[in-house]
Amino acid sequence: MSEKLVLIDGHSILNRAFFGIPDLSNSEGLHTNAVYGFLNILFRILEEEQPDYLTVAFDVSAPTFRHKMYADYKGTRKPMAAELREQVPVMKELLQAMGVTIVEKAGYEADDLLGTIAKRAQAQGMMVSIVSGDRDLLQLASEHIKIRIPKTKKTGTEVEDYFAAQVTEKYGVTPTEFIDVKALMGDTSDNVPGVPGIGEKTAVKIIGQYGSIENAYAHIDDMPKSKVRESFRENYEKARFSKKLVTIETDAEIAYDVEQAKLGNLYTPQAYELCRRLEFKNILTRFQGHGGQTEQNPVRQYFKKISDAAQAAHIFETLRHAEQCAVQLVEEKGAIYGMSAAVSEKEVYFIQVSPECVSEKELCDRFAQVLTSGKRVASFDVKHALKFVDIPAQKQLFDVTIAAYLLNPLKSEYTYEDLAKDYLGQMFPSRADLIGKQSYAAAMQEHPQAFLEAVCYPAYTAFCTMDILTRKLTETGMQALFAEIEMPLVYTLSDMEKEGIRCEAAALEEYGAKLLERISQLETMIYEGAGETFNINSPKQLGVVLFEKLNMPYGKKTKTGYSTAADVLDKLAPEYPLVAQILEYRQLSKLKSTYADGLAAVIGEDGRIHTTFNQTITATGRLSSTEPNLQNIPIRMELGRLIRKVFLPREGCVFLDADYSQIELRVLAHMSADENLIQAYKEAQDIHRMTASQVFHIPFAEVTDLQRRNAKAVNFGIVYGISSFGLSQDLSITRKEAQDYIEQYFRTYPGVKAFLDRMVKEAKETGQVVSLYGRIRPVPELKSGNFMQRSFGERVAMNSPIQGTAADIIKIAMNRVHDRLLAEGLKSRLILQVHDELLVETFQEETQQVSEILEQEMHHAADLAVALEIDMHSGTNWYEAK
DNA sequence: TGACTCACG
DNA sequence: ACGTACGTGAGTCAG
Repeated sequence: MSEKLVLIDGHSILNRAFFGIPDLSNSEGLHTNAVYGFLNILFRILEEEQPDYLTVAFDVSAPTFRHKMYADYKGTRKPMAAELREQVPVMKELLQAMGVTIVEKAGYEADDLLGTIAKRAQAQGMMVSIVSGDRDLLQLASEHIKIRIPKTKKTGTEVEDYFAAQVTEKYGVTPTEFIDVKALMGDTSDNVPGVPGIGEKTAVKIIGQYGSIENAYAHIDDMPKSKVRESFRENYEKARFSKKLVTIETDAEIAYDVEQAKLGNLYTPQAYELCRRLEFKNILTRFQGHGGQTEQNPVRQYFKKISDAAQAAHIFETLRHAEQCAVQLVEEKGAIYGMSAAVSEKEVYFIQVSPECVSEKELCDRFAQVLTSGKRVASFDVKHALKFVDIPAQKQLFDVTIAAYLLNPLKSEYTYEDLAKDYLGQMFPSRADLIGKQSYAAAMQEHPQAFLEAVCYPAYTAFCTMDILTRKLTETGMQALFAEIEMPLVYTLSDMEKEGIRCEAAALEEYGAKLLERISQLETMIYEGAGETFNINSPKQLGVVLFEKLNMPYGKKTKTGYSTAADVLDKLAPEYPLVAQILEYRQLSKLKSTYADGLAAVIGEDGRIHTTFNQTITATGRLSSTEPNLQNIPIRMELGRLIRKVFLPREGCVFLDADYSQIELRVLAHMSADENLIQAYKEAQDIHRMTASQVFHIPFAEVTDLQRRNAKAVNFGIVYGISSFGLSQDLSITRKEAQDYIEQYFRTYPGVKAFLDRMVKEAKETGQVVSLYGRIRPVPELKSGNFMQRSFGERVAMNSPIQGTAADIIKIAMNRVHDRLLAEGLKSRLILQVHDELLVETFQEETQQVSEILEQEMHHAADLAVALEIDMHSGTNWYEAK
């Protein structure tokens, strides 16, 4: 078998990776996405090809001969983005560290070097693969030279392969002819002029027939008379010149010995060190599998497993005396395996539940003792641990997850390895790195050392980050938010989750059966109307039926086909009964699958549903609710709303439901300090009507319903970060009309306009906006070069302080309501929060007292320029209470 | 797994 | 000219 050489077009692949991979940077602030992407492509190619030799070619920064020719001809290429430029030397350094041969030479482009080396290697009887993102290289394809073009797709990288035959197949010309085709077409991005009026089709046709530009010109009079022919005649020299630009040199004068490019072990200690600095964790794990340097993190030497009772007693004693510590309950799916504890940076223990050491019961008691000891104790996800111990709120507990969330609410997770990277500058192996997908139970048996690390890193990280996080919270002005709102909320939420909400399974089933009956009817009718059976739940199939088979006018298109979203179908429904049926079908199947079936599946043995409130998910400071989501139970449509009848208070109780009246608009009035808006709230019950009156200059009593509706939409729009397009969509009016509304609104409430402008300005200057209680929302989108991203950033800057402040306020109210119910010895309990609404399961005899608590605590949660008002209802189920 | 759709504030 | 309202979570389809 012949030997194989892989050649890589360095800049081209780096460039592809840079644009194909979202922005990454290490803790030094160095951008790393292009290098990371390059490595992934490199490893993939090496695995596929198993080559004997490897070489990477780069352009040198000085203008090359061919560069210069077109630089003179027509300006220069765009300069490389700084974020990419800084990665080029890093890439080269890394390749050198891996022992990969790099070629570059002044006066030549990488293309020329690749072409030259490829031809030489081919002459020596080798197989060559050239990896590049640049299609110009297709001219080099032959039977022994394969051009590989990686494409970064949503599902990973795919590589297109071209030997000479595939070039001919795809482009209809041979690789050599491909040069002439390119020359005729021209390429604006590369400043290749080409012949005006000739595009890809014409170029292929001409070269397919005549073989080359020169031969075609020789037979130009045989060509049919046309504009194209005359353009060709006039621009022949341009075409010849273009050909020179496009032609890759294959006899560059370079000293290259393929033997020096012999592929050795890439996984060198130097490369490992560099990858560690770049913080490429996935890449580092490759080093282990390849006999490379697998230097273990030195921290692990401080981890110790405790497996007998005497030792355990000693550790508990140490914990008792420690000034501060970090503990972590080691639990999975309800089974408790032990706890890890850090008492200093060099003492981290895992105390295992076992007959020889401690029982589950004793361990939980000890764990609770540490939490209630009064000393500073750090831990990840305290709320989760509270599921296993029953302790009152602890002021001094420090949840590092929540601290990290406040410092950067945009992250998707706050694992120990994330925190170690962000706040300690250390790269720790993740749980998956250590024990893969194994359960704790399995890992404990099969990989005890890896298991020990997996359970000790969290305690270690919590211990080491707590002071740093505390300092940062103080520096960013979020200490009070953390200590007085978020940490107390941990206990409030924990109690709410434990309490749950009663849900009647039988009633739910009945509701589902009723839906199913109608769904079946609709299904039959839809198949009949469509003239075929198909999957109505598939937007793709539905789109084909509606817009191709039945030729309905389609409104929007999505990336993958026709949009069948409700707003599109709504427009068609009056004319086509079939569409109306589909809309109803959609609505009902949503109710059935998500609510009827979905909720039934999560009713606990106690007949109650226990949601999880996530405190570290949203970018704005709101909560979210999962498994199930109890914050999106239907209410807007009557049929959906009926489902609330299956949520019942326990025996002897009623529901008391209180919600803030337009809290975000009131927050806006306060934060903007707009006198007219504040005045409007003081004077009128109905703020939307008042807005209409002021904005449209109409006496309050004469505002029509339509005007009120429009004003309401504008009020919403303002809170969302208004855009005329968005408003026009919402109201089905033109952009111009929407623009007029907005301008009139801003004339009426100039303080609001000034406030929104100020938020955007502040965000641009500081990179973030801040809520009334100091909650930070970074807005990195404002730095984007993309118009759409930037516009999004502006809307976020306008919305987040408002939504965030509203979130702060209701969190304050929740804590106070929760605490007062306990303090006053009541049995009633706060059980749900839905952003601006609180639901209390209220014992009948406590109704009066609880309603006063809700009223007072929600009302006084914040002292704003505009009073916070609430609406409260009681009922024997959630339907009635809203 | 991502795209689409739709439920809520 | 670009193509959007802000913030979520869940079910379904299709590759």
